[in-house]
Amino acid sequence: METPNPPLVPPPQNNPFLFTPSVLQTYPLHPQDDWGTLNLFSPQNNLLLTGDSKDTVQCPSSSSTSFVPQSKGASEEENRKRARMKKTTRVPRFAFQTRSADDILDDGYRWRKYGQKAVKNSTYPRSYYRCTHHTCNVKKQVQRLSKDTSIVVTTYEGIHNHPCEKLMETLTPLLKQIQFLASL
DNA sequence: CGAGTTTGACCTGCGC
DNA sequence: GCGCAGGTCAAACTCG
Repeated sequence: METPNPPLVPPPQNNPFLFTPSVLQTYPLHPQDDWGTLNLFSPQNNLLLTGDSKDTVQCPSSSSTSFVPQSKGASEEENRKRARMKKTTRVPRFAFQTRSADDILDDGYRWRKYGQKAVKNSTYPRSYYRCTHHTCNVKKQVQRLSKDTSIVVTTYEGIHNHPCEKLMETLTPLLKQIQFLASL
């Protein structure tokens, strides 16, 4: 079957994701895929941003800095509270399909792996990552497609509430120089 | 020694 | 209620 090209729509202004173009190639999505119909193609970054068909997922508020994950030691009441939070608070979810030899995309943020799970009907396991920034609850899932092993599906949950670290690394010396010149 | 990864166990939601 | 699958925890481990 012929794969249609994704519509060329400019990436959103607040696109928080900065990928290294060298490791990415665009991958045209089938419109009937589970990933939904909103396809945003970024020629600069050479990637396809796909809105999840469910648009949002249920999870604790990304703006909450005091969220404590459910634990074995937690009381039943606490666990019920968390379950209620899950039902009432939603955060955006974005899925990317990229053709890459690397599972981990360099998106400028630092991630800590907190789990890996074998997924049914998939040869490759799904990896779970959390942003290492202490006030940020953004998560991502990374999984390689079994039907096309060159494709890596990365799903982001939530929006970062802090600047991109790579970007800051680049900008900090420039800012310092500007401040220095301004002080003259 | 701190930060990150691995991995088995546990929790939860959902379908039957 | 039960079993399955997905998601998360946390102790042990690795690495710089």
